[in-house]
Amino acid sequence: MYTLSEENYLKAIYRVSQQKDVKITPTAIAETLGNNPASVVDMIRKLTEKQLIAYDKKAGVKLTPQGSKDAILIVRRHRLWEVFLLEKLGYHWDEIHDIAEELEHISDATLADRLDKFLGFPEYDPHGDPIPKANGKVPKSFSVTLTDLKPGTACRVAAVRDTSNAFLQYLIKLDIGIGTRIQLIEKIPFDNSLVISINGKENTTVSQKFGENILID
Amino acid sequence: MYTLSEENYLKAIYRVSQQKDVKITPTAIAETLGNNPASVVDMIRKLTEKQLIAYDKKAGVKLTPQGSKDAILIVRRHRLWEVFLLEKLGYHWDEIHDIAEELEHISDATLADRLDKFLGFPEYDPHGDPIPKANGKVPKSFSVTLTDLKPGTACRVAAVRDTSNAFLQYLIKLDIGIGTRIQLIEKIPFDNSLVISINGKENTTVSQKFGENILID
DNA sequence: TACAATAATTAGTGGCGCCTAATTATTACA
DNA sequence: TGTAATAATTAGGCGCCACTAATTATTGTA
Ligand SMILES: [Mn+2]
Ligand SMILES: [Mn+2]
Ligand SMILES: [Mn+2]
Ligand SMILES: [Mn+2]
Repeated sequence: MYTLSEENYLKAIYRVSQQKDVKITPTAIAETLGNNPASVVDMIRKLTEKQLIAYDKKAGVKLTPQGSKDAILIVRRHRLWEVFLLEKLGYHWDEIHDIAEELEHISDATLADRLDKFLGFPEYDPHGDPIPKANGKVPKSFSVTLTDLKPGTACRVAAVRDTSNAFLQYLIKLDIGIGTRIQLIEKIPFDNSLVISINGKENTTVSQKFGENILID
Repeated sequence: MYTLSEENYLKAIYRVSQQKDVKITPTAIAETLGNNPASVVDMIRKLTEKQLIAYDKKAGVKLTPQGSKDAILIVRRHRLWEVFLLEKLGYHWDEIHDIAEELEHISDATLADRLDKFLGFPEYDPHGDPIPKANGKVPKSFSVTLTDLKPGTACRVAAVRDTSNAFLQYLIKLDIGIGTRIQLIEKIPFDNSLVISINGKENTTVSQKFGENILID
């Protein structure tokens, strides 16, 4: 199959391509992976030779059908393992990403499908990201954020956009998780801060940046 | 922590050291890993510098206390994952080794212990090999083989020495697994073949080599 | 003990995947 | 449009971990 690096690049390219209207440049890939752009250019050459991506200076990097298929399977494995770590081993949602980052590379023809079955065919991972199905179909992902909400209305937290430890730990502190109900009380015009009520409790104020990273249902 | 290769060498050295009275030479390690002895010499230098092994031409390679501790933890992870793959994901015992060979390298401070708990603190892996405890203690392993049995007596299969697919698949065909009861009917003096009865069923003849790879209780 | 077989070691090489530094191409905007 | 900033690429190098081929050390046996 592929090397560890090839897989990480494929997945990074897939992730960048999910952000709408973003041209996938060597620099963007480098930032996602924390690598030097020069290294990315090397790998672009390698993946192009393997027909997993196509690179055009104007259009940027694009996954080929094969590359897309393979990237989706890596994402599938990552998210399934995250569910396993959280639900079966009792990790918290700020601890699972790095471990899944390694587990996703275990290559065995039937492992992902067996794990999927064992977990009861979950549709979303602990961060609310859709888990691609064995056939490559990806459940719908969420795109409306807390900042899109009208004051006075309520919603359910469906996913988080930022999955950094800093953000996830803040959410734990605020007692917010997937499924938490949030009501937007008001928007502060000065800096777009949001006054919210979490699960019907007393009001809390959060920043605009915070709101943009909460995806709602 | 360690690189993938370092871990595989550590484990290989540990495994060779478990065979009684075997001097651990570069050649022996090379054979275990399927590597060239020249490569082994490189790694011996590296692991010696890291104080995980000590190498003396007369005495061969020896694990230091630190090296031994680390090797045992890798073995622990390997065997725990094997239990997981068999019991939770439904693999057969001839399919799990290669996957565990990769899973054992996932490094997370609490992963092995959580997995251990999830699996109910198993003492033996699906091949009957002892699973080291979190504190490094290793449950007793089995050493008496089917060839040691006196004709007319019976025993319980406790472990297999050879874990190659060829052997395991043969055992599946013979309907022999851990826990199977075997009675030794007779030993053929000509070539030490063994006539056995599996779970009280009709007699079967197996080779001396076969018998040496069945560890009994 | 001498010699042949075997084992261990050294020397040199190559792929992979990363880097820095230098160079070239592109883009933005004054 | 010219120039400065930014992006992409090339060139060269490095660490890791394998290898082969050549050499040296050890061993077993006649
Ligand atoms: Mn990864
Ligand atoms: Mn996730
Ligand atoms: Mn391994
Ligand atoms: Mn085993």
